[in-house]
Amino acid sequence: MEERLKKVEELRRLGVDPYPHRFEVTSTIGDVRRKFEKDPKGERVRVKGKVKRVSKVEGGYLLRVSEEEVEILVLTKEEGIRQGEVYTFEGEVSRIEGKLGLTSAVLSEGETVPIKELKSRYDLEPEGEVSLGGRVVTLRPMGGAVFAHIQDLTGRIQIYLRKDLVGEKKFKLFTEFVDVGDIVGVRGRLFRTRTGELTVEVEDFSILAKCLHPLPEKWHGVRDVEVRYRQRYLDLIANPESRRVFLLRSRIISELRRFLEENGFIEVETPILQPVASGANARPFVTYHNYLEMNLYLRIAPELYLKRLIVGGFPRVFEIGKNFRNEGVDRTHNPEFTMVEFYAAYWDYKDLMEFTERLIVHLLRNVLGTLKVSYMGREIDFSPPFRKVRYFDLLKEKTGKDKDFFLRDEEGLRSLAKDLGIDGWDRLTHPRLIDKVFEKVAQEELFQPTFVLDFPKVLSPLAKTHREDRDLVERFELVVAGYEIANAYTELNDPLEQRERFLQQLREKEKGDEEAMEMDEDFVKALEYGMPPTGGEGIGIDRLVMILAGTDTIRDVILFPHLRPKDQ
RNA sequence: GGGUCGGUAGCUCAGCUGGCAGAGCGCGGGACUCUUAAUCCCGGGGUCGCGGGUUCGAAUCCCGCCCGACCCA
Repeated sequence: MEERLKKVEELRRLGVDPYPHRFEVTSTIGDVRRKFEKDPKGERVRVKGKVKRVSKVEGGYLLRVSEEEVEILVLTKEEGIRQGEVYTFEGEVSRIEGKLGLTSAVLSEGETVPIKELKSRYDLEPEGEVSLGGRVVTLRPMGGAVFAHIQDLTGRIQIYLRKDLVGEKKFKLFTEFVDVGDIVGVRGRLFRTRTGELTVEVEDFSILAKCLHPLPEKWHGVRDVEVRYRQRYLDLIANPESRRVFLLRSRIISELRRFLEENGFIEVETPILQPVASGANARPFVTYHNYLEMNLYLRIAPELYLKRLIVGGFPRVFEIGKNFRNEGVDRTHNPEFTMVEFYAAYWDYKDLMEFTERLIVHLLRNVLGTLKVSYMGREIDFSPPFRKVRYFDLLKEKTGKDKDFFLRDEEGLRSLAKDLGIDGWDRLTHPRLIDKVFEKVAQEELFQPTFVLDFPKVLSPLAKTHREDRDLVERFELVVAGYEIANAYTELNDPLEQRERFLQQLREKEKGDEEAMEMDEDFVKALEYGMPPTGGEGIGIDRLVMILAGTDTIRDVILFPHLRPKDQ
């Protein structure tokens, strides 16, 4: 830090601004690479070469293999490969962090393709001048020349500075003042080095921002999860996996938005500060409005506002945004989380099931390009139709008890909950008990995408009574890998019944259910003006991203998750 | 809330039954105009999470607290 501050002062003395205002870039690094690097399509080939470096990586070894000075990367599980020896490998042509390589390679024998020829198939001969900005991530000074890599969000590219090309003065500026971590802009001609790497031969460069701290170690990145969450920027700089996850998240949300818009949904924004926190079973955060001299709540759900818009004549609406729930923080819960909620007039929950399948397929196809994803060592197959199972059929299968038992034998249920080891079996209200038992015995075991449908009415104060069974409502949850991904129902649009259901919730609250819903008179009034039959659904974005990104920690998919503040 | 594990150099980590605080990378100085985990020579670098205790002596043992991870409720 001190050394770097001294450099900043010295630069200023030399009349060089270490933090200039602007730099003209012609493209991103990723664009340049895509232009001259074709994507392999799963071809298997055999190559022979001298192993120049063996690096241990997750799941095997990464080798640098060279033949006539041209290099290729080889990812293999073979043990005992020694540096400096010649081997023949067979593997699938792929890109490893942008560079051409063979993956799942095995030792092999037989006819080989010269590495030079293989690379010429995929790595095109570059041409032209570029101007690029990026952060210096590696630095290899060699006397009269310097090799370095600069990185932006889209990738990494090598730059090459020669004293005789940039001139003595500029060269000195680079070698004496540029550190790993600095943001620089470079302009120059593209070429390939002897080993075949796409490189910018720098004709001119500028320091765009001095970095005052050393960067995390280049080989291991940032491992400490606390640093990764508290200083996410370091995580993003140092860990490509982290960049991948948040790019994936962004693409999921943008595809989601596109799909909804293509299907006639209008994006709206409803209040986050609400005088009544209702629409879900959760405890809210409370805040205070000075001018109005009243408490307001951070929304726990946008539902009741979105349905007011259906009343107002918007036939299809959606909102992507944060909800806030005042509950514990753990691997699957963050106090603020992102949901999409959408409502369609004249639909019921069956329409929603079909629509949900189409939506999920759209996301998977456009974001991952496949309907099968690997999660926690198992495969999830999103090919529709998803399995459908009725709520009480599932409970009966798991416990042997039927609907009447769960709905009418409170004491029997209580003792079942006790046997299952459910915390609070003696305190929970009857509806909560049903909910907990269901989560424990049924939900956790559903790994493949499954619609659980026809929920008990006592758990669903906003859903319309089932057309065939007065004990149930027309509601489903989509469960994947044990997580509730989506929750949807045919909306209750009878204002008298809605008021009665809210009153029932208030009675539950009196019995000690802190998460029971609040009465929202204003919403009931809206229903009194007439809401068409409507289907509505909420999808938890964070959990969906977790599954598609292959992580089981919500903090890995939220850029700035909440942690306890550290002292100091 | 309970249990287990962890917090040591900028980063990744080692440090046994208590005995001078260590390595790799990074950093500073030097050599090197196709290197890529560059290489070679030399050199600095620490509130061992915080507070207390035991001891001649504590990163190490004990107690409390803070932060985190995992498991359980």
